[in-house]
Order: sequence, then structure tokens, then C-alpha cells
Amino acid sequence: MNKLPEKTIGRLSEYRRTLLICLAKGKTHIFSHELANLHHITAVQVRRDIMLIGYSTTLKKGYDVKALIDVIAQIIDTDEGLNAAVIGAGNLGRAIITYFNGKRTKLRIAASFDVDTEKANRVIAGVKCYPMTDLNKIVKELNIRIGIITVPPEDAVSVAENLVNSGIKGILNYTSTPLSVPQNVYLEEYDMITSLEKVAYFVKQKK
Amino acid sequence: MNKLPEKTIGRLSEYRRTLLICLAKGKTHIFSHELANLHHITAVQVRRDIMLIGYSTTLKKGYDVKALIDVIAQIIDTDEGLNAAVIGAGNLGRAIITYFNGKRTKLRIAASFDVDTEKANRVIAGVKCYPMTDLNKIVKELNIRIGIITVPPEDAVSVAENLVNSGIKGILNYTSTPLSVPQNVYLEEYDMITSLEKVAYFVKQKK
DNA sequence: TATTTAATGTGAAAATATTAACAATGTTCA
DNA sequence: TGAACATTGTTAATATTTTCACATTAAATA
Repeated sequence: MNKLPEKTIGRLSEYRRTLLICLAKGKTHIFSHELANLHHITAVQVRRDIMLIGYSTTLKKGYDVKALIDVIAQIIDTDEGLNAAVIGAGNLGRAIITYFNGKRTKLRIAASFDVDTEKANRVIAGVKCYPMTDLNKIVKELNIRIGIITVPPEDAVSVAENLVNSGIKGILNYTSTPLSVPQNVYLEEYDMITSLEKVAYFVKQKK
Repeated sequence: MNKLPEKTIGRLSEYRRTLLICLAKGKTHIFSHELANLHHITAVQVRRDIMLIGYSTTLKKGYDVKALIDVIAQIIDTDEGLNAAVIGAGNLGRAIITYFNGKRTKLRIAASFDVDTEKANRVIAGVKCYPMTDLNKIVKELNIRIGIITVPPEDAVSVAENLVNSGIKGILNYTSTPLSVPQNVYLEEYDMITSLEKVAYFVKQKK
């Protein structure tokens, strides 16, 4: 299972989200075309992704929801789980913590950080908020491996540096400031404006 | 300029973000490899994207920042601009409004909506919040073309239906509920958990 | 001014990603 | 039971995206 395409990883995560909903509803099996419709892709694509992760079924009643969830978990999750931290406890940071809380067993948001001393040392959205000055110490203490950056754009670069220095292995950057990190740190950047502008472009095209 | 690859559109939006920062700093020209480094891609890719939109320079001092911004604007923006609305004035909705506010001239967040009657008819993060029941009316009155959905997952489907019925042309879905819309509506979905899980996967791989 | 250097623009090749096509095989129902 | 059907798994074809390679040419330098 060594070389899965990046796109496939993204889709597996999305499939799992859907499968978990199915499971909660008591649906035990799902066809490739059902998954496909829910994700606006083709059934072949679903089958290929599932082939790539080595799961298969002899049944013609679709995939076993529970079994498929487990296989995807083996790809994405680690046995011990991973700790993440949200840096910046503003609206976006709080939204992420609230949204995420308890949704996945092998990924935890274990801490948040803020420069605002009012926020520091309080529990925000169910997760303790530490002062920014303790970042290095707490990241090590709590074994945090992933940093989610939601500070104002002008602070993003220094936060990223601190995270890297603290030994973090992955960064998810929600600020509008492009970052740059060493090779051994995985960086994913997301800008809402780009998503919105993509929608705007296609709305314009459809006219 | 009729058939630009989807990937290129996304990158153009990102280039513009960077170019606007350059402009603000007084930087008048930028090399393809500078843009490339900032976006973690190759210089060839930047040049090809720029070629595709028909901009070129005879100078060997890089692209004219201002001119390039204008060309990208011609691709992405419409002359009149587009109005968007945020549906759901919780943490995420407020974060988006605050983050977005005034960043682009041709895209405006013109309204927000919430079921909570406490929030309705107040100004939240600088944008007026209307009661959910007025959605159809206000979307038409304010000529809103794009809906950004940030309600709890269980309300997403009905909100999307209402938006479509109100004549919206594009939807940006931030809930974890997969939506389904008619052909003539452009839908973009984003799930933070997927981004986080992608980071987790690659962190796991790097070990 | 002549030479070297460094940048862009782009056709063609390579790499990735998606889709088509279909064999194999459970499942359903007459 | 057996024919018709529906679904998976997978190879091959197609489409898309990225990269290579290099011609061209402005800028810098000797």
C-alpha cells in the first residue's frame, strides 16, 4: 500500500465520511454507484480507488460498509492516533475545534494557542487554550504532530517557524500568507477566497 | 480564453493573492521562479498558466505585477461583480465574513442568514444577518448569485434546496453533508477533516 | 560593442488521472 | 433450475496535467 495517488487519499477520506453516515443510519452495504453519486464522480473511479487499497468483495450487494471503513482507517490512521493543535483561537480556530470535536477517533485536537492573554489558560470550544509563548513546551509535552494555523496573516510566518522548531510534522495553513517549510514537514494550504473565486469563475462561464 | 483547465483557475486565484501582496509592498515586477517558489510549484508551470491566459512580457525582468493582476481579473471577475451570501452565522460563517471582508472588489458578501432570531436583523461581522425565512426574498432583492453554506450538517440539504429555488448559481458547501444540485448550479465542497486527514496520511508516510 | 547570462514562451514528451469496455460472477426471478 | 440481469475488478484507451528541452531574446558584463 505504498504509493497511493494523492487524489485517491482525498477521496478515501471523503468516502469514509459518507460511510460513517451510512453506518449510523444502519445501512450495511453500499454500491459503487451510490458512493459515486454522493461524491459527484463515476462508479468506475470509486471501484478503482477501492481496488487500489486492496479491498474487494465477492458479493454483488455492494461493499460492506463496516469493512470498508476499517480498510480506509488502516490507510489513513495510525494505531496510536495523532494529536493536532489549532494556533489562533479566533472565529475560524473555534469553528474548526467545534466542527472537528470527536468526529474521528484517531485524530485529536489536543490544544489551541492564542496571543490574547484573556483567552490563554481557558477552555475554548472544549479544548484548552494555551498562551502562544508556551507553544514549544506544550507541543512537546502533548506530543502534537500537526499544526492548524488560523492566526491573522501577518503572524503566520512566525507561527510556522515556531511550529517547525517545536518538531511538528505537518501544517495545515488557513491564512492567506503563503508559507515555506523544510522538506520533512508536510504542508497543506487552503484559501477560502480561491474556492469562492473558482465558484465565481464557473458561475460566470455558465451564463 | 474559453477553455482554461480547472487547475489553472485555482492557481490564477492564488497567484493574484500573492501579486496583490507584492503590489502592496511596492514590488513592480516578479519572475516566474519567484511566484513558483511562493506557491511550491515549478517555474514552468507558472509560465504555462500565464501563457494560457494570453499575457506575455518582452522584458526579462519578470512579469509586470499590476498588468498581470489585471489580466487575471479579466478571467475571474465579472465587470459588475458578484454577490454572495453566507448561510449560517455561527463561528465558521462569521470567520468567513471577517476574513473575506473587503479583500476583493468584484466579490461581495452581501448578506448572511441564520435561523436564530437573536442573530437575525443584526449586523454580524459587518454584514447584515437576515432571518432564514427571508432567504428567498433577500436573495432576489440583493441579486445574490453564490451561497456559502455554513449551517449544521443536518440543515445543509434543505438550505441548498432553498438556495437553488431562489435562483442561486453557485454553492460553496462547508458542511460535512454531501449535496446534490441541478446541472446549472456549480457546486464546490470542502471538508476540513479531509484536509486534516491528508496531512495525517503524509505525516504517517514520512515516518 | 561583443559576449555571456538569465529569463520567457512553447512544442513535444512524460507522468498522472480518468474513463471505457468487458470478462467474471453473484443474484434474481420466471 | 436456468436465463436475464446487475455488479465488481481490471486492462487498455483516453484525457488531462506537468515537465523537459530548447529556441529566442533582453539585460548585464567584459
